[in-house]
Amino acid sequence: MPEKPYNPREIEPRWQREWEKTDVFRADAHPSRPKYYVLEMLPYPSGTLHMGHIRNYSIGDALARYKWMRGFRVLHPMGWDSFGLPAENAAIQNNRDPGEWTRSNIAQMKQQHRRFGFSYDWSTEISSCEPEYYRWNQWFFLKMYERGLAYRKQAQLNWCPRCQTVLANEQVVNGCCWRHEDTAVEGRSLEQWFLRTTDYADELLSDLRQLAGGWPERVLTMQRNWIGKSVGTRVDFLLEGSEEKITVFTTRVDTIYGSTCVILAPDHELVSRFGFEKQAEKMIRSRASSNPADVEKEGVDTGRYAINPYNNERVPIWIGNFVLLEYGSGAIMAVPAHDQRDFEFCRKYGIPIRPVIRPVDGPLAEEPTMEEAFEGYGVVENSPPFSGLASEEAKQKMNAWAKERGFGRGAITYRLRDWGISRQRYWGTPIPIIYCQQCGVVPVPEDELPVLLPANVKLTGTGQSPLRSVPEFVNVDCPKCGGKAERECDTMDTFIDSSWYFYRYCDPKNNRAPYDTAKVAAWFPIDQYIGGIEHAVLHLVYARFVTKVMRDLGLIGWNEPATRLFNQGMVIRDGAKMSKSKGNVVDPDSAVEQYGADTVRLFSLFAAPPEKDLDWQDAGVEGMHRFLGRVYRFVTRNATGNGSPNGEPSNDTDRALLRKLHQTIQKVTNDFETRWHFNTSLAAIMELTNELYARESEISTGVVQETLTKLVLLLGPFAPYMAEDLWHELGKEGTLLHAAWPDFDPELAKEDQVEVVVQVNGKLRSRLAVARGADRAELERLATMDPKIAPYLEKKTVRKVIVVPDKLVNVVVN
RNA sequence: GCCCGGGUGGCGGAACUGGUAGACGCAAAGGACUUAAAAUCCUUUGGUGCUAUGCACCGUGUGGGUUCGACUCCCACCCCGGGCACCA
Repeated sequence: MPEKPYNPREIEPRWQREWEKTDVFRADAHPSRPKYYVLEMLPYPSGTLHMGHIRNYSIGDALARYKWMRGFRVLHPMGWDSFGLPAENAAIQNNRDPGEWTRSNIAQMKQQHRRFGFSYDWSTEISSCEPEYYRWNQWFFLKMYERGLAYRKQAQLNWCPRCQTVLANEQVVNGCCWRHEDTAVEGRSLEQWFLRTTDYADELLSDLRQLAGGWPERVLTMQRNWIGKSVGTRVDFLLEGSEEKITVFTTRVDTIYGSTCVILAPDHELVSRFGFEKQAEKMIRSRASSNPADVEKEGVDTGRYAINPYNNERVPIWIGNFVLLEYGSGAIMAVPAHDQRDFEFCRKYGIPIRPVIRPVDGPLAEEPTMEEAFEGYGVVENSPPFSGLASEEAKQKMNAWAKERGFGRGAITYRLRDWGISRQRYWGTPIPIIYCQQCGVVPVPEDELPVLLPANVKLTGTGQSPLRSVPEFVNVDCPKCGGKAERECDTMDTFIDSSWYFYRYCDPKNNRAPYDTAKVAAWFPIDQYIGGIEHAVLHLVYARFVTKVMRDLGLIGWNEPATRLFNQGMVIRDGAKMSKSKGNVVDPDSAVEQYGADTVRLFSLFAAPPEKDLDWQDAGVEGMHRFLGRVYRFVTRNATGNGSPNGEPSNDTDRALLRKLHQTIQKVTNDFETRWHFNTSLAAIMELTNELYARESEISTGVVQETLTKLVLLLGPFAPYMAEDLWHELGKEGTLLHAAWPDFDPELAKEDQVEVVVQVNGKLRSRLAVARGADRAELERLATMDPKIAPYLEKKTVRKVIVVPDKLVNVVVN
């Protein structure tokens, strides 16, 4: 058949229309097959796709298509997040309706996705900014409220001056807002709604173990650090001259006999009672305005004393700027001899330093001369009745001792905080709560859900909850007593939406429940979740938490949402990462315009293994386009179009080509099943193409047809438009997606001639062409007889000959 | 400071279990086709040296070690990226 030029501009829209018409990506198309749920993380709510997304989706789509071809029924859904802040900012800056802005952005992003030909089942499409999604967010919130998992408190919170709203701890990155990397967050005291993530801290931590292997190690580590479990002891020091207690938390109770003072956080309640408010306020201010690690330790002596309950020793009470109220109990015992930080503090203020732990194989350090506090475990000294015990054992006994006498107990502390979900913004799910003058906090009755956002709200971006200014929204009758009441005016963090969207996908139209338990159970858990590392302690913590809560509500029957997680690397150009703040360094739309979606997708998979950062190079994209053109032209000019290949080899060239074909199938299949190093898969496909070009005139027609058919199948997951088009050029019926992935014959893939290298003392000296499977004696004989080897053996003794069949012979001489 | 990654040609990267370092692609050079250009196709391409179509030596951040053999394993160090960090 005549050669055709490769024209993605014609091919891609045509197949896009065809796929939409025939609904090829429907997840329920093959109910008898095993299930596979592949999901890419939702796009950032920025409104447009950047190359990083394209890479994310190209990986997911390649996998989904591969799984289809391996005979799975695949759920590969796509939906839309709330775009809370961008929508509202567009409203403030350009006087647009946030709803209208959001819908037009969704339309635009959907258009981009369709153009790229991703294999989504659009019948599962959801939008978290629609009333029905609000309803189930609110329903879920109320269920948590009923169980005490949602509560309200006044708290010092992180405030982003650019977003004009509070942020959760997870949303603060290096002291700055996660959206505005150059804007420092401020502290602000507000009354807020919280979800009790800390109730699940232990489970969130221990279940990481069951994710090991399926999730990247660094994500597990980050979550482990984030949860920050410390096992230790709470000890009550008595305030001298009163019945009051000061509780301290320590992980090293074995050092308590070396404690020479107690230090309170500046915001500890006793500080103001002792009359040190002014000094404390200064400390808090200076801490808030600079990087905590750089602030010098400062303290104030309160002049009061506490009693160490273990030895009844009287120790001074200080206030220290480095002690945090939120962690542990807001007060510490300082052990300067065995803690670097305490050492620094106590040396500065001349507080005694008293060693009580000695290294197992060394003496107890001498008191004031030591420059470095010994932080290790060792043997406890000067601590009657615990002297002579090893640290670990001492801890156990001292815990028990404290418990017996009622002044302390073993305790666990977490770094994780409860999730603050109130946002002083308009475009989000309203928190379904009413405040009644008589009844107090009253949840909105379930049958009145959803509480919807009022229209025509004047958005000013001043940091006040915009809903507060809408009297029709604020003023309601109390559902309990019918009296005057007001609605909660804050909206929910949009991370709530994304923490359960993967369940809603399984039952997107349900209007009686967030989802049907049986429908969700048919797809879950997510077999493969794919997304960027930036959500390691954000979305991925929230999603795990929400899954556990939903399990406890009886909605689902498992502990973790996703068994496998894959983090793709970032797309970089000239060292600039593509992110929400830097914008698009490479614009996907213009790249598609120029080269077509297949080329862009292929390059995003070829230039680096998917977990590594990818350096975008325009020249490289052109190379990819060249490769696709090469394949396209070769297939069209060699296709007989009769659709029935006869792959019987009739000469050595045929056999060599078939061998290469089977090697390629083996390589690509193996990459899909293990490491996803699609760059090497594509390299193998290129090698096969090069081989075809080199031998075009010598190969028999049947073998060419078979090779081309399988080559096109191999390209299916990577360049789906072109592969589909060639599939039909080869005379095939139906979509390639539903054709079977080609099998390889390991026997055919094996070379029958192998090159065996000959080394002398490990240095490469010669190569032998040998039939595969030659035995050791034969190889040794051939190697030592080799004319290139002979000179190296002259006047030497052969001490040993190492033979690796089909690989090498190493002759050891001296 | 602690915990993860990583360091290979001019560039992106390959080498999967210790067994031919540099696959594949880019860039570059030369050639074919063409009135010409683009496109396409073919060839060469880690470095140095030579008596040069081949051969020798060097070469995977640095220095040691294990081994017949090390990009790969062990020890020490340097550099780059990321995470955590007054967390008691």
